Amino acid sequence: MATLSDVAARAGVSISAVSRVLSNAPSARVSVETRRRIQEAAAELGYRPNFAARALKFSRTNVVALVVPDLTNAIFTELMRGVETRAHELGYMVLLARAESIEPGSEAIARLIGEGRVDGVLAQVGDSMEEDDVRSLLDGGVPAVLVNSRRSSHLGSVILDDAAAARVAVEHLVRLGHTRIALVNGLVTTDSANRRGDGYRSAMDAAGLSVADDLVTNFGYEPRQGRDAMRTLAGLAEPPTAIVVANVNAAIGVLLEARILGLHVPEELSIVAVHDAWTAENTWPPLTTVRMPLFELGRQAMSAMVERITSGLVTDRVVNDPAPVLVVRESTAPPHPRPLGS
Amino acid sequence: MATLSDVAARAGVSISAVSRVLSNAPSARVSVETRRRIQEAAAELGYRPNFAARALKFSRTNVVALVVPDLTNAIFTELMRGVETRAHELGYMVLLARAESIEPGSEAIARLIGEGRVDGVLAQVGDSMEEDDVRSLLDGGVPAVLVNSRRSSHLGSVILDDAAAARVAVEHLVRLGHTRIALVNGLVTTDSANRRGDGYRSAMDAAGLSVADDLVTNFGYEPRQGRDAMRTLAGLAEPPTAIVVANVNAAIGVLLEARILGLHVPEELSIVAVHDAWTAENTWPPLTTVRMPLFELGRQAMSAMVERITSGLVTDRVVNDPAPVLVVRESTAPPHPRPLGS
DNA sequence: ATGCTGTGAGCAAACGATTGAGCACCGAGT
DNA sequence: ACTCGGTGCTCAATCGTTTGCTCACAGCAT
Repeated sequence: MATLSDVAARAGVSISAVSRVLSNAPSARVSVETRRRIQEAAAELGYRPNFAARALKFSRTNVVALVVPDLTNAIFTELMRGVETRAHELGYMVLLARAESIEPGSEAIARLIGEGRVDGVLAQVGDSMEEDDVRSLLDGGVPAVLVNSRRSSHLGSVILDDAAAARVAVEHLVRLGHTRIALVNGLVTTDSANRRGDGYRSAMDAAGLSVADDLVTNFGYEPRQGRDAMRTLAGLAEPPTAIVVANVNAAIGVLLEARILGLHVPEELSIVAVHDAWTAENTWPPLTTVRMPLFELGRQAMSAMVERITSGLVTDRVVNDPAPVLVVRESTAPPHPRPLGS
Repeated sequence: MATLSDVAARAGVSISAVSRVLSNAPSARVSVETRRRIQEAAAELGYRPNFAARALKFSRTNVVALVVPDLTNAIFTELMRGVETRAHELGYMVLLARAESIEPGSEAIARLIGEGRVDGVLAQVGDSMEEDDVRSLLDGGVPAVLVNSRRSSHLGSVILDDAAAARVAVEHLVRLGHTRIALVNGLVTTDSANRRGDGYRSAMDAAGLSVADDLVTNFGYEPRQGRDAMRTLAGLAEPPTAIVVANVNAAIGVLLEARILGLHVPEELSIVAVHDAWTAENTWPPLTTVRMPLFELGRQAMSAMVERITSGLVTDRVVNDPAPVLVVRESTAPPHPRPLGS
């Protein structure tokens, strides 16, 4: 790897001249001829500025960490694409960190943040992360922006309009004629679950429908937890005819368990999932979903991060521009005349 | 962030003394008392060596890039877990790079490698990556190890026993009594597809079964391509009664298309997928698969990488230890007496 | 006293890039 | 002739660590 001094030697000038020319420094008073020689030499040698040297000089790496609970989650693809797109535009790189690999005693967090490897942390903290680890992420000395997971104690977040998404889902089911509509939600401790719960309740209210407590479950966002929720709901004295599932992965579990229980979707049970992902069109039946602007969420999160790094501005934003939109597939239908389970 | 000189000032000694003590240098001739003072000061200040400074000094970052075609692929989770586990043991960090984000004109590759951000590249190159970009990855000046995707031109790879996996799948179907067994494979240009094809053919031979050319498709590993394959196979004059799908994602597409065509799985059509993943148990019916040692693949790949970085040893390995094992779920059964489609 | 050895520690150069300050030269103005 | 203001470039310090070398001093033998 060629260094500045290699280029300087080849062009017959000093290191500083090369540095100024190659970085387009406004203070560079260099003749056209010299400039040409330098650029030629740099090109011939394939010069690239050394990352470590710059990082040392500026105390900035132009790298931000993106912490997500679990990479397999199809939902994160869009989020990551958004983050990376914006990062690229702004000259940043993204260091992807799985929350799982961070957990044990936050030693990994210390390495990430304490050694100055990243300029900031974008964190999508899920159910599974230890509170202590979350705190050391947020208080670790570098700017942290929470992605769709606020906490009261921490400023700097970018979230989706989850309430609106839940509302869209409920309204769709109401239009189809459902009245007993359940919500399969995430843990009550998570912010996003609360917001989706609020949206669900407000839409039910608006439709003049009552919400029995047992129509809302809070097992979590994973397939297995979706199955648990489905089993619980099917066991009710008056089971629902339709379900809003707060997450597409949980919905896959709901679908599987419904099938095992012999419930036909959508004839006997309608299902709408919040978030769209490739898995949603490969289930049977293909899932009706509410698509959320995850790409835009990622973009905005990255923008907020860089704004914070460069100007110190801390903001809380709600991404609402491509509004939540219903994607009708085949998991929803008007309610069956005969109550479920009879 | 505290620096060496902060610690030195607090302990009342020179920077070099601190450096030697904190890095346990054998050449450190320092009294017990001074040593204690230094360690105390370091602890009080929460000293962590600066990443950039070390990287500059050693020309080593202790970071390796892991390039995968697509992060959502459930298969990569295990691979990544293996890579990360071993990396952690060896004091390395993993920089995850999606192949998609690398593609455009290899500018991203140049940034990754050319600027000295990583000491090596672990690459799982899929179908979708441009040949030029692959080359600049491999010839970029840092050690590269290919993960389950060899090329003749490049030394240094770690692969799975894909032939054995295909064999296990075929043998299962043969035991059930199937004779018309198809293979839904990846692109013929990929190494892994060839190895799976070989395993399939050798197992068919061993069972005394002939392989009609049209029983093997080569559309690719994604769900959509699995659907294409299923449609093609169903359209044959003599359709298969069982299918080995070379990848679990493609199998999801196969399953979906079979359902759309009205083919009952497993009554009319048996399906076995190579690779196990969480998605496999959430399909309907749950997929019978051949589980491969992906975690171990990741571990070994990382080991090979570090060996290469530190001792320059270039190896080609086959990971075979947890041998491919059949996971029987509900997508396979004995052949239906009535030929499919009649 | 002088020389020698061992111990405990500091000095200073290097890694590669950036940048304020300084130096040499040239034509022009007085 | 002498200064002045540009122009074109170089010097050298700096970021935080590492590490070969040097240095001061004590204890001991001559």
